[in-house]
Order: sequence, then C-alpha cells, then structure tokens
Amino acid sequence: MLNAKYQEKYLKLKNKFLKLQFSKLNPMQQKAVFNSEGSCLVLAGAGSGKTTVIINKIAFLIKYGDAYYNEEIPNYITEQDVDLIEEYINNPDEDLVEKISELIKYNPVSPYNIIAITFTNKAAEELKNRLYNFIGEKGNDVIASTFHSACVKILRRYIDRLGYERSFAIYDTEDSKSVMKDIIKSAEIDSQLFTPKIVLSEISKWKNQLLSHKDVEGKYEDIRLKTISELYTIYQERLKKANAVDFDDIIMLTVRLFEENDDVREFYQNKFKYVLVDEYQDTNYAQYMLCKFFADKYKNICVVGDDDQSIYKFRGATIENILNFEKNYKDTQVIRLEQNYRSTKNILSAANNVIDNNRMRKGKTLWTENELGEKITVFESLDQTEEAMYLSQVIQNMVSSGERNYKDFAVLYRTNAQSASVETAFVKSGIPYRLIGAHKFYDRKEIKDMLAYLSVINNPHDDVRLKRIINEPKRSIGKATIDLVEILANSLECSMYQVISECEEYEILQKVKTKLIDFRDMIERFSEYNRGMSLSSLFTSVYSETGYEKMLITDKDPSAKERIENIGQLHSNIVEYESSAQTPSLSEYLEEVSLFTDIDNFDAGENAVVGMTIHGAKGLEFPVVFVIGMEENLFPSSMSVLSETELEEERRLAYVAYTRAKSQLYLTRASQRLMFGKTSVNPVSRFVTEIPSDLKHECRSKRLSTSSSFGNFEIDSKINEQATKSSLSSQTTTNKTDYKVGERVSHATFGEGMIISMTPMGNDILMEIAFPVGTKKVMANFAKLKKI
DNA sequence: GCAAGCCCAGATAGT
DNA sequence: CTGGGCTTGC
Repeated sequence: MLNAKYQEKYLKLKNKFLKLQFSKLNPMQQKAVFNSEGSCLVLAGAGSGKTTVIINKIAFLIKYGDAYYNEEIPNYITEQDVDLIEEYINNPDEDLVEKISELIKYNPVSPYNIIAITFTNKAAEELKNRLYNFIGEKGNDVIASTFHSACVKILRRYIDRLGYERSFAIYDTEDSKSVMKDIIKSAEIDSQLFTPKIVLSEISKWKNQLLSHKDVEGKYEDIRLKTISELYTIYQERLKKANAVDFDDIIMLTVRLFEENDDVREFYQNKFKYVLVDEYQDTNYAQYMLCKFFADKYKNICVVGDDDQSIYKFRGATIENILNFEKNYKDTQVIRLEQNYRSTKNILSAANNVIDNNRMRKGKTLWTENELGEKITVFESLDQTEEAMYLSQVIQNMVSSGERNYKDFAVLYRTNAQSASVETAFVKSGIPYRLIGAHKFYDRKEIKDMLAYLSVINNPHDDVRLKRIINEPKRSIGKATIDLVEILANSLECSMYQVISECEEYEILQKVKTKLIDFRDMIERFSEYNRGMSLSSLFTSVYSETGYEKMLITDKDPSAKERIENIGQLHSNIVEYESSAQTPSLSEYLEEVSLFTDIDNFDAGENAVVGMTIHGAKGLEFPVVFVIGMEENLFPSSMSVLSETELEEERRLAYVAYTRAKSQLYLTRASQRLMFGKTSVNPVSRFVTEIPSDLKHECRSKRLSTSSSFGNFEIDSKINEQATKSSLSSQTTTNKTDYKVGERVSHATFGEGMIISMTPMGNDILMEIAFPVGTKKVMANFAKLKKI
C-alpha cells in the first residue's frame, strides 16, 4: 500500500501519463475518450474528428479500462512504480509505455464485449483497420458493424423464436415492391392511389416506430391509412410465408426478439458491456430502442452525432433520439466538439452561414485553425453538358499542372440521374472516374437472376425469387401456370415451391406437371450439391445446368457478351468471398450481398475522380469538391420546397456537401437543364445565395451573354475559352435579330423566360423559350417579346 | 407460351 | 429519353 502522499501523487501522475498517451487529441476529445463508465453524448461537428474519438475510445477501453476516472489504487502499485511514471513524464521513453500501461490499467474491457455501430459496412471495416493499427490483434475482436448486419447475425441464431426459419431471405426494395404489387392487384383497390411505393413507404414508417400490423390494424378511421394497414397485414403474412424479412423487419424483429425472450436479451446484454454508435443523428426510433436493449444492463453507451448533419429523416431518422438520450440516460455526459480539422476557414464559414438559416437546430458554430484558403468558386454554365465539361477542364488543368491527383476530386450531386452528363464528359476527356451508385452491379438482370437461383436453393419458399427464375431461361412454364400455382399457394397458405413439389396432387396442374417436376428436381439436385460442394462450384453448376449459360452464349444480342463477363465477375466475387470468410456458406454469402452497398466498394486509394450523391458522401472528405446542379427545384429538390422541415433537411444536406471539402469547393449550376427530355430553367439555389458574397468567386460561361443584370460577374477566361472550343459544334445559330440564346425575355402572357433555342424559318425565327409555366415555342415576329 | 412492339409514366435520398 | 408493363399476333 502506498502512503497518503504517494497515493495522491499516483492519481495525479497516472492521469498525466494517460493524457500524454492521447496527446494528439484536444481536451474535449480526451474528455470523451477517458469517460469510460456510463453514458456519453458527443455532439461532434463536421470534420471535428469524431471517428478518431470512437477509435481512441475503444482503444482506451481495451487498454486502460476506466483507469482515468477511477480513483481506486491497485494494491500492487509500489512507490518505485510511481517514481517510474514520474520519470516517464519528465522524460518520455517509449520503452516504458507498455510497462506503465500494464500497471495502471483498471477493469480493462475485453474487445468481445464492445460493439460499435457504424453507418456503412465500409465504415465498420475502416474502424477495425484503424483499431488494428492502433492496438494490434485485439482490434479485430471488437464487434464493428451496421445496425442491419448486427441484427441479421442475431436473427440467424434466434429467429426461429419468432416463427421464421433460420435460413430466412432478406428482401430488398425491389423484392418488396414486387410482393406489394401482387397484393394490390389482387386486392382490387385503386392502383393509382395505392402504388407499391406509397404503401411500402407508409409501412416502413410504421415499422421504424416498431408498430406491427397488429398494432395498426383497425386503428385508423382514415380510409387511406385503413387500407394501407390492411395491406400491411397481407404483406407481412406473405413475407412470413416466403420466410423472408425486409430491411425494416431486420431491426423491428430483433427488438421483438429481445422483448419476448428474456434469455436472448440477457445473453446479449451481458455480452455488450460497451455500446458505441456513430452517426447517431440518423438513427430511427426502432434503432433507438435496439440500442437501449443492447446497453440496458451495463448502461455504458456512447453515441456520436451532429444534428446539423441529420439527412435521413425521410427514412425515419429522428432528432428525438438525441433529445431522448439525455432523458433516458441520467447523468449523461455531453461533450461538444466544435473544432474542425478538415476545411479551410472560407469553406467552413460558407457552410456555417448556410446552416445558420435553419431554425430548428441545437446551435453550434464550428471554428478552425486551418488557413483561410481560396474563395468558393461559383460557376454558371449554359446547360448540364457544359457544366460537366467545366468540371473536366478544371480537373485536367489541376492534374496536368501537377497540383493534384485524380483521386483528390469528388463530384457530388443531389440525384443519381445527374451522374450521366458527368460520366459522358469524363469519358470524353479521358479522366479516370468511378461512380458510386446504390447497387449498380447487383442490379443487373443476369446478376439478379443468378442470385435468385442461389436464394431459392437456400430458401425454396422465397416466392419472389422463385417467380423470377422459374422460367428464366425459358422452360415453358408460362404466366398462366405461374398464376395458377400462386393462387393455389395463397389459398393453401403455403409457399409456391410447396405447391410445385406436390403438383401431382392437383388436378388442374396435370398438363404442366412434367415441367414443374423437372424444375423441382433441378432445385433439389442443387440443394444436394450445396450440402457437398463449395459455393463456387455450386455456382458454376447452377450457371450451366439451368441452361442460363447456354442461353447467353447463343444470344445474338451484342449485350450478351457483357452479361457473360458480369457472370464471370460474380463468380470471382464468390471465390473471393470464400477465401476471406471464416466459415463460408451460401446463406452468409446471400446475406452479405443483400446488405452490401456500392459505397462499401469505394476505394479512396484508387487514382480516380469519384462521383456520388451527397447522401453517399456522408463521412467522407476530399481535397477538392464539386457540388453540381446548384439550382432551385433540383437542390433544394422540388419535392421539398413546400415544407419548412423538408427544406431544412435539404439545407443540412448542403451543409454536409460543403463540409466534405478540405481545401477547394466549387458550386456549379446550369442555366438550363434537360430533365425528362424536356428543358427546364431554374434560378440559382438558395444554398448558393446564402453564402456571403465575399466568400465567393462567381463566374459564368461566355456562352451565356452578359446582360446588365449579370454585369458584375467575373469571367474565368481560361475555362471559358476551352469550354467554348470544346462545344462549338452544338452552338445554336443566332442571326441579325437582337435576341441571343440564353437571354432573358418577357412575354405578355407567359411572363419572364429564357431563350433556349432559335431556328431560322423563312423571314422569321422560331424560338423555344423556357417560361415558369413551361417551355413554349413562339415566332419572334409575332410574340410580343421584351428584353429584360 | 412467347416475342415483338407499343405505350406511358417516370426520377429525391438508401439500409 | 428510357424502360417496364401490357397487348397483339403467331
């Protein structure tokens, strides 16, 4: 035992030592890291090092337990030990660190008892990698995954308690839609009013609030919601019969599993001694309850989030979760991280100014010690083609001058559709690029088909996938037969596969029974293969024995070759999965595929410009960021301008977009844009206007004539020269009249508009003008136009 | 049962 | 403009 004086000295020195070990962190970050026991809410602004905090915190828990705040002194500490620590502090010697760490650690947490929830699989993987670099092997044993992956793992073990089989399938949005489409069809209701999309989105909202079909059925007077609640019941029954769950079920069912099964709940509550959640602002109520269950025994929970970056309200995320957190966990330590380490002062100031227009926020202002940096470049182009050419020019200029690499650039957009013009321009300019979309590869027909075969082998009750492949390639099982089987299955309350298996017993199936039996035997044979062979051999057999391979080889369509290549790619993916997984299995593979997103594929090391939606860019950073399509009705989306809350969500999205940039930010817009094959003209986005003008450098394409109202814009001559050169061919002819393409004019009945095209016709000119009411064609001599 | 061809709706974001 | 869904004719 130490004497009183040494005890005091030890406590002081111990914490000094710990601070030295984490000296790269600022005091607030350290506070978050050292606070081991109890609950902790970290409100962390963009670029304030919140992932760093999570990683350091996990490392701290594993290495030092609650050594910082715990004032108990281990019996074995001697005076010499205290002196050793003092010696280290006066003269840090790396060799002593391990020894002292061993001495002062207190209740270190086993990595198996820590669960870290991240937003994407990619983020989970990165967290593990960084942890490995930090603390070695032990880092690999921490559970790091998304909500969905974590819950699927739990459900694989225990879902039988809820009446599902453990081989359950996971339905993606498209699968769910297909189920709902059938239901709506047979329910004979107004299919205009009740589209699968609308119905499913309502159901999703309920599920995110943990409302089962039993909870909502009969609860609504409103005919619309009443109908949807009835559809919900049928939908849920269909899924169960198919032994399938949708994305929302994954969370909801896990919560129900915990509610109804004390042993399961206790098992996980004992396991999860420490729970950490990243991107907490984007969790929904169901996820909140899940966290509550996870952490309910030890109440050691740390959540990290930023209310200004909440961009998934449309998916049920609720800021209430942050407010409830402080209520639910008494004595929560709230830590705010407001120092930004990522962006220049100009970029940060622009982002702060924009987000300041939101009324519903907790309120914080990020600051940075980084340099002032360049002004934000705001560029207006003629159309989306020129907008994309502009990006290419800027990128090529900076790359050829040696200033930047391709991988330093990101192009962010509000909607996926905007990527098309970017892609075209990059191909033309020879810029290496990678576009990150929702699923892309796994969305291709041939891939979905092959995966559908594997799904049916894994779970023959999966009606949706079964219907997909039962006649692909053609084996003379047509629509009439499929419908018949489905009707039988529905009335018998069993799966379609079951009807097919017993088809001999049904009078009406006699004519087609040989085909059905052939199909059944094929699936049975594959199931047999699955028990005896590797996944990749199974895949090869399925590909050839179903006749799919033959179908593609004999297909004369030029796209067939590409589809064969895609199958090859899928095969390599499977081989890769087999070699990396500890216990590869068909069901685990299918599970990984269904929870996989394209962003998981993003490789920051690859030297290519990356294009993705702003939602996809959450959590990432790039030296140079282009946000394109800065136009009203596009960003903010026309769907959101009517509602204050949705508009604020759009503004947060702008905030997220701007704060991705480390040193340069470009905001571009097109004065006219082709959408749906129609030209539309939108004013500049308010998210550009809200940036103070002293932070911006505005320029526009020379092809847009400089009328008086735009006289104060500077023109970036280098860019304009090249942009003009590269697209001269598409320039519309102008002639002796005063009007020019791109000019704004006013019309007696249509109001103010912009000239989109001019075509000479005899002595007159046919002009296409975009007015607020839509695009109109007028003859110059007849329309009473005025220049403005 | 199947392929070709026509028609019309459609694109906010994504686990 | 595109592509999914439905009709039509074989």
